[in-house]
Amino acid sequence: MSGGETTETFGLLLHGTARAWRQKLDQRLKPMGLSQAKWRTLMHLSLAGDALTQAEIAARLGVEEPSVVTLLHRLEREDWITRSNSLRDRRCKMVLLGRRAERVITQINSTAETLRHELMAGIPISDLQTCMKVLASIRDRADKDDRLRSNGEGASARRLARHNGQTKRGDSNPRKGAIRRGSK
Amino acid sequence: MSGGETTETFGLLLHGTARAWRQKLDQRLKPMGLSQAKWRTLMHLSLAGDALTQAEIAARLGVEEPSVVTLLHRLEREDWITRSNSLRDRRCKMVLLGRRAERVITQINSTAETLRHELMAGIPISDLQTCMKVLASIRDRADKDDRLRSNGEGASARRLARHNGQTKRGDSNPRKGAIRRGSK
DNA sequence: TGGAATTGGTTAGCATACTAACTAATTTTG
DNA sequence: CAAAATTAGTTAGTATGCTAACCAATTCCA
Repeated sequence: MSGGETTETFGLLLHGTARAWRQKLDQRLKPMGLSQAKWRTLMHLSLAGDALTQAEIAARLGVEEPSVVTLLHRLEREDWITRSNSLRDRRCKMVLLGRRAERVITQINSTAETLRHELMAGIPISDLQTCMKVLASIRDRADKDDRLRSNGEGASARRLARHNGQTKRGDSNPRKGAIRRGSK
Repeated sequence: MSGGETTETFGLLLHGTARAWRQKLDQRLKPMGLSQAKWRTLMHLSLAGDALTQAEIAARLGVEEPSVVTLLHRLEREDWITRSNSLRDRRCKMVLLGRRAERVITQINSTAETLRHELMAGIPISDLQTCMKVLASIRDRADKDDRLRSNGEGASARRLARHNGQTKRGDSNPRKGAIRRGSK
């Protein structure tokens, strides 16, 4: 009502842009048998240069663990990755790139980079930097947990709340922590 | 390799921001029984102030028609909307807001607007405008069809390709057109 | 005007991601 | 050390979105 036109369509624009980008990349990766979700997983494995646990992958992708489970199932079924039990911690499964992935990972990265350049060509660097700064600050704010504001307690409040409950998680604060990234 | 840090994580940032925003809004709308996809549909119906066809809704939401079908099914099942056959064009179904929706639509909009303000508070207007300009230009570029570059033919090439085929669509260029928005 | 093309809607099948709830293993703590 | 809590992974069920393939109604045009 009072804000103005600037704020009116920001969310729409943000989501539309993200979707358009994702679809374009998917479309170009499809001939190689990959989608963006799959490519991003392989990319992070490649960047790590080492086997990762599923939880680590979830954290790097910024998604929840159950999403990673099915994603890795698909990747394994199609022979992009291998999963094996860790020797040190029997809870963990170590994920590593299969031969097939290693062979095409550079191609894939260059496809993504080409698209990046195409989409951002001609846009002044300083505008891009401003844009990234804005996005990062919005993301960090949206990532924050609402409950950690509005009372000065913070984490301790949560710890107390847990004390009267059962072992189950499920009121409204389960298994967070996968989705944190750069924000410290 | 040659670009620089600026382009390195733009895609990641873009998607992460969009996801964080969506999740935060979903979390706040949930107590009212709505998700963002549902809310956006109701919002567009409300903005239109009139019944819309499913194709119109798809266009406004920027999604494909089959996605709208199930979305509207869910909305109808939960009594947010009503669908009825058009009298003028028997192919069409007219969609309009149900009582339940009309009652809470303002609340919903204000929740979304509150979040918008929270997420963008303190960011200079000029930075926001720059950001939106950048996003819009990226989106428009990503929205463009690859095949319409690289030869001067454009749509006519498509029309010819169609001529030798059957009535079916399905090689790789089916039913586009729902997903266009402001870009003329 | 009558067949061809287009348009609106649907179904089927899949991909991606979520939350809730669970098991198994490890770490913390009283 | 043993109970309690945490962590890694999983399954079940749902939401959202996509493409391919279709039907029915309408519009185009030769």
